[in-house]
Amino acid sequence: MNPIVRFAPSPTGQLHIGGVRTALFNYAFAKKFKGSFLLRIEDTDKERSKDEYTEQILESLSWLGFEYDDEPLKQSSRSDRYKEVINHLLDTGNAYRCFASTEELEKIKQKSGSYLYPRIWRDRSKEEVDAKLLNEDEHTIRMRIPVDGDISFEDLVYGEINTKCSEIDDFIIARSDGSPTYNLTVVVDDNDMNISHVIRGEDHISNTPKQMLIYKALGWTIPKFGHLPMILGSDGKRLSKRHGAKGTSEYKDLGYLPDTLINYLALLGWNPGNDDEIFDFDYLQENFSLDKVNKKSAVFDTIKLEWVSSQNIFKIPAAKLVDIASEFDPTWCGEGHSLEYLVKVIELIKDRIKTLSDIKENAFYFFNHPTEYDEAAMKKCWGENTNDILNSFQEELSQLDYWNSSNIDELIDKCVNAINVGKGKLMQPLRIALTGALKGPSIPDLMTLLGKETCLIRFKNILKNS
RNA sequence: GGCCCGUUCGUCUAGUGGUUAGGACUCCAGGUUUUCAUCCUGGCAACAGGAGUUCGAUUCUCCUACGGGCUACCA
Repeated sequence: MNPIVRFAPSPTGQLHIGGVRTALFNYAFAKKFKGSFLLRIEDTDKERSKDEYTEQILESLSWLGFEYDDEPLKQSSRSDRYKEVINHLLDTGNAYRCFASTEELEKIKQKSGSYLYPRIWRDRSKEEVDAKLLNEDEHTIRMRIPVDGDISFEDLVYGEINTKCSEIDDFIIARSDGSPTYNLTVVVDDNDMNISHVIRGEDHISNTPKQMLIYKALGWTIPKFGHLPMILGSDGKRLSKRHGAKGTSEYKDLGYLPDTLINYLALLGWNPGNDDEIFDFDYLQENFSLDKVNKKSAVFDTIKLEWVSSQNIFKIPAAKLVDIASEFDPTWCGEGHSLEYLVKVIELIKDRIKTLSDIKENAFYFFNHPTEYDEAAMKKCWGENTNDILNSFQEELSQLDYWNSSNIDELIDKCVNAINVGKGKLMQPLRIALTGALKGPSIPDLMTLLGKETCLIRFKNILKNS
């Protein structure tokens, strides 16, 4: 049987990193076993849910490359269905109305010290309840949890998990305004969507027995459950805003590729069973398996993310990277340069780049004359005779007929030998003149690409200034 | 407080009843390079603690500690 899984974010914020990982494992699981991946928007919290977040989440998901097999299901459009199920639960005695107020319950709790609902409305007479109802008193609806027995399931990741019914609260399935709560909607939807495997965060482990009780009360088939370890911040606490960027769109803006995020996140709590660390979405989909998922929560490490990013970017052919860079930031290359030139620029800087946002900075001097010269570098490399050295080199250079890397290289050697100084005495100032700083690609390659005219202008500029 | 889950280098992880406990990131040293980056070589660095089972436990069991989750008219 082909599995049907779902990703069910609540639109109370943009898609966060933990959500991406949950979606990712669901997706990979579905693809691996030729199943379906569905989407559900859990917007029963009217206070915090916003349509703009739904839009953002959908956008992020599509940016990452997730395709869902059916229209996303919005919980807000299913009130009637929930009501129907709640009434059924009421009719069958599996749920009951509770007219206790929050304040009243709080008082009891303080007195008794017990965290469980005291079940004060669990066994009231029909007359009493009807009277309240007739009076239109506010009330919630609670599940009638069995007093004895226990409920257990085989978690696809964590193994057997056992819970005593006596530990489970008569939890609320409908609020006083009649709206259903999470534990109810999730069961109804998973059932109606024919979900076969519920793969979600570990924070839902203790919700699972509650939900199973609803399935049982309704006589529905219980799906398989698999819980995923949490992702933590560097301080070991659950990943949150405090730990810096957390939303998917922020990572996009930072210059990470979808594949990078997917690659890194996949490695958080899962491994392919070999030493492969850099792989794409397809690889994950072919090799994913829930039993290689860890039980231990993992710390999100930006440094390693950056490494994965640099590896991924390096893999991309230069011509394609030009497109990607332009889409990320059209201003990275100025205007009016040939595609051929851009490709060569990217080729020269590709291995010095961690994220897409590094490109512009690293490519600056390919499109502009240096606007300033690194002070420390000047101090370090600009000696008494540097102007003379540079002058004589530029004279030779202007005579050079065939402008290519090896000729320039030869000329540099020739020049250095003629005046009998170390190669660095020429190379370093050359680099400062051309780029404004002391790092970057090979000088001959750089000069070849920049062209004779540009190089001569830049030499003139720096000689004028020093 | 109660219940549940977890604990291998700083971080992500592999692994087995007997291993020099392996890899990756970071960091350090060396090589390559005019420089930076890449790359190559090497190095630092871990089985939370205590009992028990066993000829032998990092591996199995229990306890403790620590961390996380749930305990909402949030999801």
